Order: sequence, then structure tokens, then C-alpha cells
Amino acid sequence: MARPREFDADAALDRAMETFWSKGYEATSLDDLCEVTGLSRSSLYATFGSKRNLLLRSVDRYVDQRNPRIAGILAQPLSIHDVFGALAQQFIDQIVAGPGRRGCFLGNCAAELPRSDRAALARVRKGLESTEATFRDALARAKARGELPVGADVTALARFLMSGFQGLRLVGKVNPDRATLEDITGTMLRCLESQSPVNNH
Amino acid sequence: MARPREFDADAALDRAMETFWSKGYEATSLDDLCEVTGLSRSSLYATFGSKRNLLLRSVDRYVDQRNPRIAGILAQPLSIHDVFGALAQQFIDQIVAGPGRRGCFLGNCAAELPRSDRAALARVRKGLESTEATFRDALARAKARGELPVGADVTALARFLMSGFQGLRLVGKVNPDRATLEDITGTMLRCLESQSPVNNH
DNA sequence: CTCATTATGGACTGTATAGTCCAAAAACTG
DNA sequence: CAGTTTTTGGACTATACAGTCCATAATGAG
Repeated sequence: MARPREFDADAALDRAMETFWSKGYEATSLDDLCEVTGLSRSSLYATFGSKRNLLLRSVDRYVDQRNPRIAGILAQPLSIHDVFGALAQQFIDQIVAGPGRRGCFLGNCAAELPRSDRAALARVRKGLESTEATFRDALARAKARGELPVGADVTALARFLMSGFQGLRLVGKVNPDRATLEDITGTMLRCLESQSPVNNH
Repeated sequence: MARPREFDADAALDRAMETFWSKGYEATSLDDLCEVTGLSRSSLYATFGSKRNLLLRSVDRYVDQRNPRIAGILAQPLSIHDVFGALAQQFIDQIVAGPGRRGCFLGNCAAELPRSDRAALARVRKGLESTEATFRDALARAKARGELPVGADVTALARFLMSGFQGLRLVGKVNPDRATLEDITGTMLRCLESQSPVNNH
């Protein structure tokens, strides 16, 4: 072995991911990536191979960072309605608070990536599915606690909520209006009650 | 007056819009636009001014074309649940059918456009709001018919459905699986029944 | 201290990009 | 038919891009 790396590859990946997230893939240039990571082209290419590969790594990193955070919120000792309500509030706060109005990185990738890039799209799909699984776990626990009727389809509910939050964050990018967004989440979360015949929150 | 135009500007705009829709703004080059429209750069610039301006015109055209189509579906003589179900089925069919898997043009723009481009984002927001208004009108008619409870908030419902369909079409881009998508719409549409205490479809 | 090995900066390449410009063509007007 | 006006094709410009390459710097091994 010889000269060691002068930088932290994970830290560089984080910065790159943030940039892809904020600006989009096409609109992010290699010069941008060099600037935000502080690396030279040589180091970037030696470490990550290509711009597209760096995007794929960024997607994975995003999922790895975000899923535990969501799981943590959903694990709070509250009703299923209230934990998803807390998640919704956090998204809405991020949107209306201001500069962080960049949507969900997975959603942005889903929208921007060309249909021809199957590998990248599959990566994004896996990310969404892992969020869906996190939702499903929380719903299954709630069902076991009796908060949802025995006939409740937790898979369908998880998919609905995952898709619903994608819609929320997409709409929030162009319409960061709290009343609008709370109309969306309020109606969405009511599905968690009305499924149960006697649970009026 | 002198030499007349050799092409139909609206037809050219349609082709350009299709291309922006399929490939995204950044990934569409002027050469692409010249090719699909059949126009030379001179004619394109003389008619539309710039690439960005052509995008703005495309957004408007998309909204103008799509809104009457949605309104037509929602005007069918069916229950409110069933007309929105028909709309949902149409979206799902488009997604799983195959090559038209390009999401909603407005959603794609919302995801891709930089936050700094306020004018363009406002245009997209207006488009979404006009869809929301179309939804709201249909919901208000259903409410007047007694299909929704007197306390139903048609504005909130319209926002929820608009956002929900955005989520559906976004998820569909990476996961064109009918069962998944029908789980999403099925749960979504149940909100149109459960609001009413006695309306079990 | 020397050598082998790896990391680094930045110059470089070929290509693609958005937008400009002008000469030539076309057609209406008088 | 002549003159004016507008359209059109395509060459052109200047820039930005992703990716390559190499000479040099830095480090651990012997």
C-alpha cells in the first residue's frame, strides 16, 4: 500500500447526493460535483467510476439514510393515525419552511431518469419499495394492536401511503402552501380511521 | 405581408410538447426539437423565441388539451366513485400498456425544473390547480346530488385526489405493476365512500 | 534512504449544446 | 413583373460538457 486517500469517500458521496437531489441529474455538471465534494476529477473518477455511477450510489445512500429516519418516526408510541400524521407534518414543515423545497430524491429521479435506463429505474423502485415495507411493518403492528380492522389490507394501505406522500412532495415543490398540503394529508390519513368501523379519532 | 409560413405552429408545438414530455427538458436538445417538428432553427426561434419559451408554451398546451379530456370523463353519468375510478383505470392502463410510460408532464416539470425558475413553476402550479378545479366541480356536483355528505370538504377532496393521481403516475414510472397501482387507487377511491356514513358502494 | 505504489491537480480531447446570422427563396402587393 | 417583406436552411460561434491522461506529490515497505 502507498499514499492514502486525502478525503472521506462517504462524505463526498453525501455532498454529491445533496447536489443531485437539489439540481437534478442532468443539470448537475462534473464541475459542480468537483466543487461541492472538493475533489478533483481524477479522484472522483477513481472513486466512483462515472457520473451515472455516482448517481446510483447516491440513490442507495439516500435510501439508507432516510429509511431508518422514517422507521424511527413510525415507531413512536402513538396511534397509527398519529405517527403517519407526524411524518406528514414533518414533510409539510420541510416544504413550507423554505429553501429545502427539493421534493423526494427518489421521486425526482423517477421523474427525470429516461425510461431507457432500466438499471437506474430499478434502483429507484427498490428504494420506494423499501419505504413501502417500512410503512407496511408499522401498519401490521397497528393491526396487531387492534387499531385496524382484521380485514384491513396493510399492503394496499402501505402502497397508498407511499404513493400519497410522493404526490404530496411533488405538489409541494410547486405549491408550498400549508393549507393545500394539509388538505391532502388530512384526507389521506382519514383512510387510516375510516377503515375501522368504530374508531373515530 | 409576404411569404407565408410553411408549417403549422400548433402542430409543431404538439410535437415539441410530446418530446419534452417523453425526454424531459434538459435532455431534449434543439436538434431533437428541430427533428421532431421538422423545422429549422430559424423557424423555431422566429416562432417560439427560445427553448425555455417553447417549454412554457408546451406546458400551457398540455393543460389545455388534458383538462377537457378529464372533464369529459368526470361528466359521465356514473357515481362519483365510478367516474374517478374510470379516470384511475385509464391512467393505470396507460402505465402498464407499455411505451407511454412517461408520467404526467406537469409532474415531470415540477420534479425537474430548478427551484430558481419561479415563472415556470408558477405555470406548472396553475396547471395543477386547473385540474384541481375540474375535480372540485365534479365533486361539488356529486355533493349536490347527495352522493357526498353535506359536511364533505370538496376542496380538500379535490386536492387530495389531484395529489394522489400525481403520486400514482410517478410511482407508475418506476413500478408499472397493475396490482400495485390498483392497490393505490382502490384505497384512494375509498375516501369517496367512507366520507358518507351510509353509502356502501 | 530508496523504491514501488497510489493519489492528486489540472491540462487536454472530442463532442454536443443553445443560440445567431445571413444569403437565398418564396409569395403577396401594387 | 418589380419590389418589399418574411421565411427558411444551414453554416457558424462560443461555450459547456463528460471523461481521459500524465506528470508530480505523497506515502508505506524494505
